[in-house]
Amino acid sequence: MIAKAQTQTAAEGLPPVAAQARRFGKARSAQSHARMEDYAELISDLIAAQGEARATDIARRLGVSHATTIKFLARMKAEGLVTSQPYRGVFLTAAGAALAERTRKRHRLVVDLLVAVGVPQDVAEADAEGIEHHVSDAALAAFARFVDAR
Amino acid sequence: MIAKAQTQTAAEGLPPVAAQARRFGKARSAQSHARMEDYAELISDLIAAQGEARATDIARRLGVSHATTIKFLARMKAEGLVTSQPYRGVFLTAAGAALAERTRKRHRLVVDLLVAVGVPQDVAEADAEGIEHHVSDAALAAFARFVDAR
DNA sequence: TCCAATATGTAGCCTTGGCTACAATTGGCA
DNA sequence: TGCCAATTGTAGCCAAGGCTACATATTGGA
Ligand SMILES: [Mn+2]
Ligand SMILES: [Mn+2]
Ligand SMILES: [Mn+2]
Ligand SMILES: [Mn+2]
Repeated sequence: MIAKAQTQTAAEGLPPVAAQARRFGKARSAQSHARMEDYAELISDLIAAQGEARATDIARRLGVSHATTIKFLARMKAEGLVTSQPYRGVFLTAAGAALAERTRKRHRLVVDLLVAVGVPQDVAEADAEGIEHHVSDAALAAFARFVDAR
Repeated sequence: MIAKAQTQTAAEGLPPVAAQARRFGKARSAQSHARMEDYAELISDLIAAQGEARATDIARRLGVSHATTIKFLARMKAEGLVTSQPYRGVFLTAAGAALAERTRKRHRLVVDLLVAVGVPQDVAEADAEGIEHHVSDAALAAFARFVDAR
């Protein structure tokens, strides 16, 4: 064992260390963006559907407590994605709206791809909520080609 | 506004609150299992490829510090997924090996599906590392059908 | 044989994202 | 018009999963 031995025995079907570490790291960081993306998308959906996005509605739809939502909204505000006057609902900034739009498009395309390969609609909707945050632009482009060309 | 108004204006293309909350919750909990799955799979891969899985190797391949890995391994030990003698590497229990096997199969199938719909191999490998944890059994079954039938 | 490099383990810190409990503010309607 | 129910906000707790720094143990080789 020890470094030298490792280098000798390595590569037995395993990917190179650096490449594998990069992959795992990317998956971890995707996760950290996931919440931001879900909030942006949901806020945008709520405004479109009901004219406003209030903290309690967001919390209810995410299935978390309103305290959790309010704290998270403060972070989004700090990052310039949303604005809000107290007791007046939440609004997306240009950056927030752009994030929402990208996220919504990706969400839809992921659902479409899943359905296209035979996943039942409701399962696709459920799984997409997690999968979407890990689909790269390159994969997304392939999804679009596949869904269109059929 | 207030509850009544919400109920009235709701459902404008939005999914029912309970269903949406369930989806988001599922995505959150999938994330919390992700690390456990990755560790189990990686430990199994390392043992297969090099005869042993040592904490530092695991850490290197995950791209985290060895302290993080050692702490996580303690949790896996507590949950009965691995055993270890100090300085002797990590071993999977029957439960751990079963988790590794399930996870590996799913990982492979996700990569195969991605490639089958036109995602480049290396992109597929990278994205699968995150996607895999959010693919339900029902979706997996569809993936298998799709990949086979071509 | 024994020591230096490597691996393992421990301590203490941080951020994220959950939660409950309590406080303060609004605004619909009795 | 004023009250009360809903919403919003605050405080303080927790666990997970990162990190660095330091301490201890092992072991291949000189
Ligand atoms: Mn999502
Ligand atoms: Mn989504
Ligand atoms: Mn993974
Ligand atoms: Mn994997």
